[in-house]
Amino acid sequence: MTDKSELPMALRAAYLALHRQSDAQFAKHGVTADQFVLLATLSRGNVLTQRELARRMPSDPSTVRAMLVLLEKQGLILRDVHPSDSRARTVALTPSGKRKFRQLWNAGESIRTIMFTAIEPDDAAHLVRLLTRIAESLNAESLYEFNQIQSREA
Amino acid sequence: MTDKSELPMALRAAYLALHRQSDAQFAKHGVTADQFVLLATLSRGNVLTQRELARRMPSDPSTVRAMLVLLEKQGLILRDVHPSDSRARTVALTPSGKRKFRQLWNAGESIRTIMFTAIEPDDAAHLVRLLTRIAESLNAESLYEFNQIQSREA
DNA sequence: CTCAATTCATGCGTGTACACACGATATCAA
DNA sequence: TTGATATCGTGTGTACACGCATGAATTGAG
Repeated sequence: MTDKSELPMALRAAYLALHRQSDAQFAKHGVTADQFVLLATLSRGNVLTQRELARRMPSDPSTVRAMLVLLEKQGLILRDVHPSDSRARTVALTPSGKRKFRQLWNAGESIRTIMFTAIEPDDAAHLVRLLTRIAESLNAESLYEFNQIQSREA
Repeated sequence: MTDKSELPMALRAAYLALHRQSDAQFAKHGVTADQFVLLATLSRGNVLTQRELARRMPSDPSTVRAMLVLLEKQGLILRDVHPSDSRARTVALTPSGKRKFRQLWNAGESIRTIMFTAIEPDDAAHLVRLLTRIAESLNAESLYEFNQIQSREA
């Protein structure tokens, strides 16, 4: 039987390793690992509100805003007023941002390859499924009700 | 065939979800998710140098130092001079730190349970193995040589 | 139409992640 | 023993993660 805290720790270790390597790899191109995630999300979404962009990353809206300010300075993204909702702002890649993203995608290939070759081919899809399920369960509801149930049982 | 970027993204999403929920859960006890990791590592190691503590977490030594300063203010850990190496400092839990860690361990039970019930029992050990293998591969060597090989093949 | 509730972006504060440079000590070689 | 090299902790700087508060705009109920 494995220690019950191994899974959280292994998840943490794997993510931090990925993040470190990604940062090192993308630094040559002047962006960070998380900026790559943002650009990739934008690349799929075309034009999004800041809120929707944050939801898809997923990251906190205030975090995303700070990143957008930096990326806007580098000319990689552009923010505009929303056509129908004047509270919101739309975000999109500039042509320069699209070019940059293509470069970054290639630069990240080695990392994706390392991850895939570290496991059996069949395990990749399985792993994604498990991780997704865990993320959904953790996000599902706040732990409030869960704690209630546990304390009732105790 | 699944998109090759799904695995990194799923890993990121799962970790961030875990981190968010842990922070929320531990905040009631006045500590953060990462401080919990540090305390847990210390709890297993008894007395460690800052360097060794960082290696085991795993985290950057300068990050660990900042965390230790905060934890020392709260009286949860104590730093001393190393008996034989005057460059190093030893770190250990105070009695108060040990008590706090036991509380935190219980507070974190609901999160560990959520993660485990989200997947099949057999999958847990498998998942840990895959994550560990990925982390090791990413940490193994810098991507330098890997990039050389790839560019030679291109 | 009006007013309350919700949603959007912004801004601030704290903690973590890492790189990098620095000084002090340790270690090993000549 | 002296001198080059490596290691430990410290301190600084940038970026991310998030919570929370604020103000403006939208939405929905009456």
